[in-house]
Amino acid sequence: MATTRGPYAKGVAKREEILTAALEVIARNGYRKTSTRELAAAVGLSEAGLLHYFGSKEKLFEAVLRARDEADTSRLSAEPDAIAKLSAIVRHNTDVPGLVQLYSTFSAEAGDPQHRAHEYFVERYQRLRETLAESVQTRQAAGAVSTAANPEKIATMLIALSDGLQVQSQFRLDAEPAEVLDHLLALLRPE
Amino acid sequence: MATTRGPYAKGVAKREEILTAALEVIARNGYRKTSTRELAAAVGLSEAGLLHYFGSKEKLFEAVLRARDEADTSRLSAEPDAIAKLSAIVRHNTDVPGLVQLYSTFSAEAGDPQHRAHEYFVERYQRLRETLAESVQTRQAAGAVSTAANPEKIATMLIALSDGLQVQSQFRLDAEPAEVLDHLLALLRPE
DNA sequence: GTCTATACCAAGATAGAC
DNA sequence: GTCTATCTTGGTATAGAC
Repeated sequence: MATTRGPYAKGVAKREEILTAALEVIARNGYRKTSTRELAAAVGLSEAGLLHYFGSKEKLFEAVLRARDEADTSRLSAEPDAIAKLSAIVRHNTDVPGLVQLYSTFSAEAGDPQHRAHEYFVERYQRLRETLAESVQTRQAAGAVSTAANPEKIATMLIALSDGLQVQSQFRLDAEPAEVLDHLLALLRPE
Repeated sequence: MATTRGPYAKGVAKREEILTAALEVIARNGYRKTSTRELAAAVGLSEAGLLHYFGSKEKLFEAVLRARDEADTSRLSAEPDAIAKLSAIVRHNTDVPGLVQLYSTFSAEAGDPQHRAHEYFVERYQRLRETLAESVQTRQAAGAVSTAANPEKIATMLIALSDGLQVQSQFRLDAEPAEVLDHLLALLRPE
């Protein structure tokens, strides 16, 4: 029975380096145009060396998305309101179109239950929906959102809207995604 | 200088056949899992033969999406209201997840201005935005939508919401996309 | 210092677009 | 058939637990 020893210090560092480099390269080149070859070259590894760490390109990209989630979370840890946090992330994403493209392409592909990252998105959406629904309720209690609104449906709506706006904004959209999001929030105020 | 003669009747028929077959195969297998090889086999052509008609895989998929747009339009030609039409399409799309996946994956990838289908989406979104904005104005005049709503922003919102909901609905979403869309429309009513 | 899982590479199998 | 991309196979070198 082979005992598992876990990654060496060197491996841990290399993983970090790969994720950081991948985030940059993808943010610049987008998803489809980023090959494992290019990624491997960017961190001074062979392709096989790169895949040793992540197993497959899809797993690597899933790890990149998780890393981005974590970066967003820690950057916005001071913001307790989930809706404000979502809005800030949407604003920030204007600067990293490649990552937005990775996210939207990957989420679309992962709709297939067979897809490696399917569960990642199931969990991510569920978690987001819960925290946003709470935020809606808090705002309702504070009188900032009409009580006619259904918190779960508004949460689902806010996520769909963010995702959809970010895709649409890549095609000569006049309005900024965050503006449209804010317009919805304004309209949800009790009259 | 060669005169352009255009496709022969046989070619036109074959094109139709390819699009119909591609629609079926994609609806079943999704986008990424559908290869030109498989598509060629499904219509009894070699790969080269298939590509003769559409030039590239991307062009073929763009043609599939245009064919779907046309099918939707003619199926719903009796419905004059763009918002009602959008809602009906969203409902209908529940039955064709593969196509929804093709659409969402393709639109995400086409965010890159270099992408072949970039212009297709630019035009599609623009057209949709215009007709939806008109529909919002009509509803405002009829008292069904609050005049506080900005027609262009609501139009953008409705599109983003439809797109985003359809992606999200592939991941164990409790609510139906059309329900959430209806909830928004209900909340947009003047109080 | 021994041992073996981890870190990595060269070459090639496989498959897809064209 | 050609080119390009992912991923496998089979290997060597090294980190680090004991």
